Formats: sequence, C-alpha cells, structure tokens
Amino acid sequence: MNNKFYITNAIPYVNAKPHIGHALEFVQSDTIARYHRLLGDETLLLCGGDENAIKNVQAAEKAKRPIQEFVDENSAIFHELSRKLNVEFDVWQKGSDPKHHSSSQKLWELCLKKGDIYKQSYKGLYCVGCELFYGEEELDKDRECFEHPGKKLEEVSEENYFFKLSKYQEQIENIIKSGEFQIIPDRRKNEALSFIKQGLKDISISRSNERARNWGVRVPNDPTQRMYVWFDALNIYQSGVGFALDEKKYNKWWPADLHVIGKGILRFHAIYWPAFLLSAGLNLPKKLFVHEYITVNGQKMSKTTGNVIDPIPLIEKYGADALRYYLLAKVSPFSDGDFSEEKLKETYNADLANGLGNLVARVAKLCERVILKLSPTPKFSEDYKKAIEGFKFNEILENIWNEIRKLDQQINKKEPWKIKEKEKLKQFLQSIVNNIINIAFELKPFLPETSKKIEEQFKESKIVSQKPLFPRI
RNA sequence: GCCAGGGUAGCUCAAUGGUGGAGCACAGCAUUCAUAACGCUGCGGUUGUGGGUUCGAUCCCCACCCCUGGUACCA
Repeated sequence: MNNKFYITNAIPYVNAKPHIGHALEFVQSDTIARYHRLLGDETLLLCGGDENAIKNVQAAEKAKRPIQEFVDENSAIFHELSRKLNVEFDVWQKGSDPKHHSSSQKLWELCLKKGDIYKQSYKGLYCVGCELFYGEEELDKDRECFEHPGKKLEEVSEENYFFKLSKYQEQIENIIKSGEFQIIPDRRKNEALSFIKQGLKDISISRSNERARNWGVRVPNDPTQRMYVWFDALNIYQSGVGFALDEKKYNKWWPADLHVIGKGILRFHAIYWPAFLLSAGLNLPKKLFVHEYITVNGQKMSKTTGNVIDPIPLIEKYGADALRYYLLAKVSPFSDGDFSEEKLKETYNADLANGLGNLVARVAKLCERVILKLSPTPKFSEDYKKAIEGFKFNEILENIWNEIRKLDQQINKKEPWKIKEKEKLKQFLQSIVNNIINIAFELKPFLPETSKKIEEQFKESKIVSQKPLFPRI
C-alpha cells in the first residue's frame, strides 16, 4: 500500500530576500507533503535555490560581494524561512552545487544526442552597462534601461545554442489535453494550451561566457558558453533526486508526482520542461499545481513600490501556525489573495484565539472534574481527501471552523458546568473531546505545531488546562 | 488590440431563472466552563453601467466601464 509521492516546490531566485509569496508556496507544498506522509505514502519534498541566473550576478555586484558567497547566503535565508515555518524540505538542492552542474550537463547531452540542440545567432538589444539583453517592455520611455539612463542600447548578435521546442508542439499539446500531464486549475491549463496553439518557436538555451559573467553551468564541450538558467533550473527537480548521479535514487523518485509553482512561471513548467524531458527520453511529471499571488492592500508587491512583506518578523510576532493558517485559509489557492498585518491580526484573534484556542481552553478546564475514557480513531474523510487533493485548502479549514462553532454551540446549550452527575458530564465531554481530537488530526497537515499541542493535551484520560494556544494580541 | 477569468453587504467570499446568504468587522442582549473569550439578536446590498429576452434575471443575450493574468527567450 506504500506509494511514493515526490513533490517539488518551485526553486526561488536568490537574488533577494524571501517575501510572503514565497511563504505561501512553502506552506502549500508542505501541507500537501504532510498529508501524504499521514496517508502512509513515502514522501519526498524538494526545494532549492535557483542560483545560476545572471540576475544573481548583478545583485552580488551591487552588494559588492563575491557571487558564490552571495548566493550561498541568500539561499540560506530561504532555507531558514522554511524552517521557521515548520516546512519540512527533505532535499534542498542548490543550483551552484557541482553535482547539479554535471547532472544538467547530462540532460543537455541527451537532448543534443537526440538532435534537438543546434547553434544559431541570437539578436537583441544589449546594454553595455548591465552587460545584459533587454526586451522592449523592460525599457523606459527613451528605450534605455533603468540602471543606465542616457546610455543607448546596442543591437548585438551572438552565437547561441537553440533547443528545438517547435518539434514538440504537437506532443506537448497532446499530453496536456489528455491529462497525461495534468495542469490545475483549468484556467492555467487553457492558458498553456492557447500559448501552444500560437505555435512554438525554438528557444535559446545558452549565453556567452561574457554575458553570463562566467557564472552558471558550462555547456558540454564548448568552453565559451553557459546554459540558459531555465535549462538547468528545471533540472534541479531531477538532480535533487539523483539524476545522472545516483541511478537507484532517481529511479525510485522520478517522475515527480507534483510540481507546485506560481502563475508567473507556468510556461517554463508546462511547456519547456516536458519538452526537455521528451527530448531526453525521460519520464514526465504527473501534475502541476499553479497558485496565484499575494497582493498587499490590493497592490502588487514590488521593490519599487516598497510594499514587499517579509514573513520572518510576522512569524516571530504571531507564530508559524498563525501565518500558515492565514495563508492557507484566507488566501484562495486559485485567485490572488490580499495580505495586510491588520488582516492577519484580525484572523488571529477571531479564528485562532477566540475560535480554536478558546474552545480547547474551555473544554480542558471542564475536563478537570472527570476522568475520561477516550478511544479516538481519527482519519481523513472522503470529502477531506477530495478537497485537499484538489488543493482546496481554504475549503477544508472553513469546514473545520464550522465544526468548532458547532461544538461551542453544543457546549453553551448543554451547560456542562452545571451538570452535577459525573457520569453524565463524562459522557458529554467524551464526545466533545473526541471531536476535538478529530479536529487536531485534520489540522495536522496545516498547523503541525498546534495540532501536536492539542493531541498532547488530550492524550491522557486526566486532562488539565494549560497555557492558551493563541494568546489574544 | 486579441484571448481567458472576474466585478454581489465596510472586508473575504457563497448562491439560484422566481421575493439576495455566511464568516469577519460593528452595535445590543445574555452569560462565566473559557483567552473581556463562547452564544443569541440586530445593523448592513436598487448583485459594475446601459439596453434586451422573459410573466419574472444577480444568474441568459448584446454593448460599455473597471480589475487580474497571458500574448515567448522576462519568476
């Protein structure tokens, strides 16, 4: 009965510190992984650092730091965030890891052998100041880059390697349409399909050393070129489980059962990635879950507006589970969700302190008068399974909170503090406590810390009241 | 411009071709087992705008406005 379940979180760019959007995805992935572990599946959750992008080099230069040191440090901050959120990544695969480099070179060689990689010149607008190519939309009104106003861009052409994406148009359309490669929700699936329908063009998958600032994965047998960051970044999903490194491990885990990503990188995962794999003759991932973004007071988060939210101080102030709860319950998995500290605080007090926390506290106190006989056998209901497997995190939590409200109503109606007969009181409390234990179980994937505390408190037949789970703020 | 999704109470969202619902916030009542918590009651909406179909539309059709995403080498 033991299935394996391999799930990946998108690997964040490490050119800046993590923001609350990263926390959202971490928490979603972790919740799914925890659920599968509870089902008894052998589960592996991977994340890592996308460290080979030119943007990292630029950011390091700006910070006047050696590039490797810079990406190591930033990558570590992301990893640290995951720990603070109680997000358990089994593998943290760094893009700058030499093992990952050799694994990616192997992927390249397989595509090359298939005849899908060829050389061609690439033309674009080049900023000498940044040593970068820019697209028209990335430029200001004078068609100059924002870093170097007044500096004219040059039309430069360069020999690059290209990948025959066009060759795989039909195949990719079929695997998406048929559901062999499932994209959730439908809106994103349709978006990918309509992109394919426009006709796929071949893509450049390498840069010159100069342009790449001698950073990134070397192209096999060509000392002048480095891989385009997405070619190797996607391969982190494979190198992290041993592709071209540890055959046994790779065969055990690959293909991924689920990739979790944000809407901004749909194309790379829905189209490029399966194409690279098809070319290399490797298995395809089974499912892609695409979440949306977090806005701040209705506005998009961006460095220029200066409204980027750092999750770490929030965790310190409210606790990991409080932030997890907000992100899973109050942010829709399928549409943009808004965040503000005020809303977090409101939710904390209303749902966690007054709701769950208060229920647990009042019941524990009532239980001090009796000794209970508990025989809970919590398990996931079919509705629960269906919802979580459809990524409807908010729906599940809403149901649980309806249950909490019902228990509060039951207690008010029965007035157990007035019951004199111990047997009667015991019977009533047993049923309430069993329900609480069930709630704690259902919360396991979502709020691991809280769930554990509740289970501990209601484990013994002699229950005593304890410190509040969520003191009001 | 084109394609997709969306515009419903202060906020977040649900609903159905037939007299608009929930949670939060707010106000009042009640109460102590509990974290001045829980419960009950109330306040609150001409369902983006203008037309049309229909006995009747928030839900169907048309036009327009606004928001979000995509529209390739850019998370």
